[in-house]
Amino acid sequence: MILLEVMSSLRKSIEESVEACQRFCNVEFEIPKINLEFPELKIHGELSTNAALVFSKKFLLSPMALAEIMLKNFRKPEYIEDVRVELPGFINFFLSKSFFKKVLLDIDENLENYTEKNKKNKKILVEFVSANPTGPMHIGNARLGALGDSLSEVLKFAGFDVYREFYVNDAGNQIKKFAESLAARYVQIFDPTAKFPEDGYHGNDIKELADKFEKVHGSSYSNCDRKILEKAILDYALPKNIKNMKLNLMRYKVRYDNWFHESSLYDSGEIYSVLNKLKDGGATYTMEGALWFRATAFGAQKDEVLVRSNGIPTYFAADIAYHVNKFLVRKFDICVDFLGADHQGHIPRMRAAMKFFDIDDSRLKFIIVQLVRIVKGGEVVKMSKRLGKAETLGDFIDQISVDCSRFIFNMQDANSAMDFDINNTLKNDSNNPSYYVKYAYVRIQSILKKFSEIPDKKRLRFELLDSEFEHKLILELSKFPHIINEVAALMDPTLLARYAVNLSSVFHKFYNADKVRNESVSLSNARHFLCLQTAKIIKIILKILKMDIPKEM
RNA sequence: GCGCCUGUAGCUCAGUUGGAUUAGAGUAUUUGGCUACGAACCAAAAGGUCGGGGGUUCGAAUCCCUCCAGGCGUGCCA
Repeated sequence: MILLEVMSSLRKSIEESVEACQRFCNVEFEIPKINLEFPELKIHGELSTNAALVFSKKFLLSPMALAEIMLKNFRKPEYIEDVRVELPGFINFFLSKSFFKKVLLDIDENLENYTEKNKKNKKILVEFVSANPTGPMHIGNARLGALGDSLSEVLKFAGFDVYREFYVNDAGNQIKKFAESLAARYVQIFDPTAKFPEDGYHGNDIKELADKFEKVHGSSYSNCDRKILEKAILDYALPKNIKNMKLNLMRYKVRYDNWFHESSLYDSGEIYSVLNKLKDGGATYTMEGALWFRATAFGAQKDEVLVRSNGIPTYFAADIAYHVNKFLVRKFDICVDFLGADHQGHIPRMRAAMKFFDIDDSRLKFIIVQLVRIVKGGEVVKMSKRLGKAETLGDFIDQISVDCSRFIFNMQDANSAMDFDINNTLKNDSNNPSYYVKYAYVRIQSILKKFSEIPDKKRLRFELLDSEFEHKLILELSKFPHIINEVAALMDPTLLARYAVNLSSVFHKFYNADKVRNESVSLSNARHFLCLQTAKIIKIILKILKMDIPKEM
């Protein structure tokens, strides 16, 4: 869309003028990507570059002197009306009136087919939440869910072929422990003195599952072989837990294209073939009965166990197979893994493993999501291993508005720990930024209702939209595709939610300053059209962020 | 000890990858604006040694060093 076109032609023009300076001054260096910014102040134009400040040293010139020379060699691209050099060496660009007109027409005509027109022909797999099915999910999963789901939606909108996946850890050690814990609780129903494994899962949910199992099967398993009991109770409990996770995630508006089972890597033998490739490639060694991966040979700080001395492969081994499956079997171009901060140690070893398989580092993105602390009335709610009622995802969803909490999570950078005050931030009132955005939308809707017909855009006098806030609003609207690109480039969905708040703010200011329905018919029509396009952008953002689109509030 | 992350207004957080006389929002506090297209909004005041100290340069909240405080890792857990 138009802003992106202007930005790219502007970058090209700037580059050419730097090249001209290079020839003139007989200086050679490779020109990096030209940095374009959106200045705060109107007197600095709508776009600006610090290129002269950045390159001045290479020319042995002052930034101002270089900027002046660049200006002399500058070819103005379309839609740029004026170029000015400003202290200490910025070059500022002023957009033409035709640009502002073009922005509105662009949204009107091209927003609906944005995705089709921007098809990227690239497959991206986004894996997020992937909580252990051995117990209920917690609040941190809500943050992972909100961020992962929103990023996926943005990428999809941007034209990528996006595939959402939940990795179900239904194999290996922790499932063994899960089964043992369940069996022990079941046996305790009949013999309260029976032992419970030291390292088992002590949570109340295990007891509840065992009780339910007893309700169905009575004592029929109480005297059988322990292994048979473990298998039976696991087969009963695991699907229940997984179903429960699906249910809660669905309530949180998170849906997956696929639930990938770790166990399938064992069934298909992929995990063993991956282990063999690592062995054959000389990337492993045996020590104290365990099979180790030489992660240090591939850039990691320490080596890692792949197969324990008891013969059971580690989670890490299965995860290597899983990633090999993503990249080499299903041929995804890019894989994004959302990880809780407590899994950060996983990154270097996974990168090391991918290096062994010759998978380019840039194709695997990790997004670390820092922990969430729940605060209630100023006090931190402790997160213990024995999950109390208020700490599970299900109970969290009971207490809050899904839209609000998703929006809050989408506003805050993944990489900073956050305090979540259930009492204050999640009320359905003006304290919540999601209402600010929704309100802007509702306000527009009620304005639109006052007009009996949609203005004929061929006869609109766009040049009338020339007030401070009309200007700002159109400029803000023009940035939407740029924001989408930024989210995709930085894999940071928070940019979109913050943009939504900014855009709403500019709209509210415009609303207060300029009356849409006024004495002048041409001006009213032009502003009507501006409102229509603003509503379109807000609506599509609400859709992308999976928020309800309100008619009234 | 080592590794990753964090420290910005009373509180919750931004800060465009080193830029624009005065470091920004929201919230809380004080104040002004509905006989108006919806006041769930707008406007204004007040609020800061950007954790402390060094350094790098035309220029630092941003980069480097060091110290302080907190979170998370550092398992043949996941």
